[in-house]
Amino acid sequence: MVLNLSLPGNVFPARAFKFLRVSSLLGIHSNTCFDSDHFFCSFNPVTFYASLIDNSVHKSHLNQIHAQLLASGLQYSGFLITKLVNCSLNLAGIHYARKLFDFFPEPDVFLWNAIIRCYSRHSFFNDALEMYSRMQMAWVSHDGFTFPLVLKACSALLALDVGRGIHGQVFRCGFEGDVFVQNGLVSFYAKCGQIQQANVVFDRLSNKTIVSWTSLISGYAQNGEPVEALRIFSQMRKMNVNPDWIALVSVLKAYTDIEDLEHGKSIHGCVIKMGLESEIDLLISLTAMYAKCGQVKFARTFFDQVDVPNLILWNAMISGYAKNGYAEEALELFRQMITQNFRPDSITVTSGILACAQMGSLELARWMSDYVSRTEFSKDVFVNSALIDMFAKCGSIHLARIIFDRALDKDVVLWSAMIMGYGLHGHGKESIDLFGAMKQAGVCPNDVTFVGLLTACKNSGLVEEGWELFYHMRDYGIEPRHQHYACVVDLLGRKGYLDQAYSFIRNMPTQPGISVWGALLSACKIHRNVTLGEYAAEQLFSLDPYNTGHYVQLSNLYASARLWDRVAKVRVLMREKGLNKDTGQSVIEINGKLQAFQFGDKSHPRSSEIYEELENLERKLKEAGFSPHKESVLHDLNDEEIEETLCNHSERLAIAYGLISTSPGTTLMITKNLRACVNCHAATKLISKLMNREIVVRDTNRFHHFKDGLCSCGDYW
DNA sequence: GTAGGGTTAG
Repeated sequence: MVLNLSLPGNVFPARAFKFLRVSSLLGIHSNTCFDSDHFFCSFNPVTFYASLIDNSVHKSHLNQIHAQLLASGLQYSGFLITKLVNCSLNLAGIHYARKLFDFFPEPDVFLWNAIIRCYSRHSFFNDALEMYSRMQMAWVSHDGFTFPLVLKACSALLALDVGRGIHGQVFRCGFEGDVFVQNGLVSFYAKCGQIQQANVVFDRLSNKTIVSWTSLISGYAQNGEPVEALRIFSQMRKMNVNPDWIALVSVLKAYTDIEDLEHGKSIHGCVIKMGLESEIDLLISLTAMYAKCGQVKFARTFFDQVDVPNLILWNAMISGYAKNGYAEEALELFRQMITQNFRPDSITVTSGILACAQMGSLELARWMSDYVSRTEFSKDVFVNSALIDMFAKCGSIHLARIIFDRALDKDVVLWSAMIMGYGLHGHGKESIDLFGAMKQAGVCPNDVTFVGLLTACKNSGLVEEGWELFYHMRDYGIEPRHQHYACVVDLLGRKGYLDQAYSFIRNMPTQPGISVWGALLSACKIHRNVTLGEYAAEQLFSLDPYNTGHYVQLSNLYASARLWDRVAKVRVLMREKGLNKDTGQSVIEINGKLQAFQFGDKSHPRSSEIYEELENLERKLKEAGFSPHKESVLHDLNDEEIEETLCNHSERLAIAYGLISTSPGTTLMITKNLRACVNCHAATKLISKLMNREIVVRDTNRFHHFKDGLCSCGDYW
């Protein structure tokens, strides 16, 4: 402030001094140049302090201003106190605002609104509602500003009943025509999943604004109905309502959810046309959209455009990487964020944990878990569910259980993660027992809980239990989905009940999908049922023509039945479609370092030692009377085909490397990208006994714990 | 002084 102030000793000297002191204290910036005489003659303290508050640069100045108010006897100016309350920005600010409020004798509606807004803005929604009910008890009647604030709190808390009550008040108080209030109602109902009701309010609105439309669109988008959201959007366009940037954000989310890259790109075009491409919030949406649709590298270009990414942008990129299998990139970014001293939130941490789970490294999993235990996230139910899943997928069901037992807040997702974890490791009984405990605890199962249970049953060969659970689903009002049907087919098929599995498929109320036919084909391979297997394969080829796995399965089925000409035909078919078999790969973790091996791999520096150990192993196996299941390989096949049909030697290489790189007795942890084959499975069992080692193998479906010549899967996989 | 958005787990 530039003061042209030659202090006139005769005019309000005390105020003049105060003015000087306060303004210099606060470093006020103002373009106003005061003429001293004029200023002091027309001095209005309320206007003066109001301008002081508005122009206050640092929020800490507010305390000082309040002190001045007290000194000037202005502490009862509702106008000024309301202004102060509105300025509270952080947690300390809220406490301070509340003190100001409590100190004020009879707050008017403006001050009540201010304190409610203050709580609502900082996500203290319960406090916001509490203040609203106290406002009513104080007989202060609400105005048009009160309702949107309170409705926002109800939306955030999903407090449906409270919100309905407020809707009643809105009606009684004649705010039917207030577009702000009505938009608040649309948004409230939509967020609470009451889409019908949101529609009713929306339809009654005489002048719908872009906010009204966006409230409804985002309501559908957030409630898992992206298609409906997009329908409303196109309706809006037909009415010639132009979207603004928030509307585009909602529409991008909808396209992201249905992974419709093409239409997502067209919205990107709109963004560019409207000149909004450097808007940070749209960059976040575009990052998320391209990342979720698999265009991770392109998504990264948006992320890189922002010099200082905010938390949500970090999260969008990290979770985008993690979800698409770019675990290393996700963790790299996570580490980068931490080293830059940027505080992650539970969403970031959850995505990081997901990445660790994909890496399959127990060492890394331990690092992540240690990190979490040092933070407040160790109480977060999302984080704990992810940790349980991570430890289960990294081979330690024991550590998963420790997290589970420690978690105070156990919701259905957390229970399901543990149930699924047991299932993956073939602990079917533990899985079912845990389900009992979950019911005891009063937690209601959902569809995913049953996927976990059925997975557990199929991995442990518990046919009757699985069957019974499948029929119990409906008792909980859960309609079986494809995954459940596929589990049952797997359950029956693996035990050799192929006819029952097939008739089960025929009686399904919905069209059987890829996973169902896949389960049948795989069962046919195990039990060498060529006719049914061919039928299942046909269905698969028409539903999912470019998936290599199905062709390999059929080829393996033919090979197991020694139908070499048909094996060759499948080869031709694959070549025609330009498909290559996925290369088998086994990864072993030694001292926290992951080492990958492929069939016939000689790239490792210790390759000669590894092959020496391999020969040593083969000799010991032979001495122990192990005969490879070679009868199905025989003639006609080249080396590659032998590998594919019978055994993927990468697993054996990883074991050999593990044996020479660790001290006796150390458990070996191996992850494969294909299913365990019969031959390797039998060999690994025996190796565990001969070498006195525990060997844990994670294949694409489950875990095998080999110990003393036996496997935890009981030879069901 | 009021309303709409983007990022997480099984």
